[in-house]
Amino acid sequence: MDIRRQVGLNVQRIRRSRGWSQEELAFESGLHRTYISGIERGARNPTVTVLKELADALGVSAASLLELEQPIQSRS
Amino acid sequence: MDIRRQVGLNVQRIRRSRGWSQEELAFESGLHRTYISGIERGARNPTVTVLKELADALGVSAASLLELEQPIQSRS
DNA sequence: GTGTGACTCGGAGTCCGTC
DNA sequence: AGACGGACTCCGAGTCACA
Repeated sequence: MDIRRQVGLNVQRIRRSRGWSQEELAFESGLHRTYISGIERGARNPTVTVLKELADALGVSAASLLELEQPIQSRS
Repeated sequence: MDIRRQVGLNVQRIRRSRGWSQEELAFESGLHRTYISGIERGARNPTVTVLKELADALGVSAASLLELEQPIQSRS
C-alpha cells in the first residue's frame, strides 16, 4: 500500500465521518480545494506540516492520518 | 510543538535505540546523510514518502514517527 | 461537489565542503 | 560522529480553468 494512498483514504474517511465536503475541509484547513482532492486520491505527496494542518482541521492526530486501520485484509 | 521538531525527536530517539549513526540510517533508508541531520534537527519538512522510508529503515510504523510519545525513560 | 492538467515558485532532497 | 553552509536539481505547495 502506497503511503500516499493510505493518507488519502484516511483523510477521506474522516472527512466523510464529519459530514464535510472537500470544500468545507479546504476552508477549515486553509488549504486549496483541488489540493485536498489530490491528496485524497493519493496523487499528491504532502509534507508533514500539511499533514498537521489537515489533522488539526479534522480534529485528529497527525499520526492517525498515516495509520493503516483496515484490519481485514483477507486478499491482496 | 512544531510537527517537524516532533518528527526529528522521534527519528533521533529510535535511531539511537538501534545504536545507529546518522550515516548508517542514511544508508539503510537510501536518503542523504545531511538530510537525515536536517530532519533530526527539525530544520527540514519531509514528505510522507520520506517518512515511510525512514520508518521502514527503522523498523517502525510511519505513524509512530509523528506521535508525541515521551515514554519518560527514567534513566534505569 | 469533485477530478484533472498545467502552471509558477519555493522548498524538498542531494552533494560538496568546513568546523 | 554530527552540525552547518552553499549550490544545485527537481518535485511539492498552491492555484486556476475546465470537465
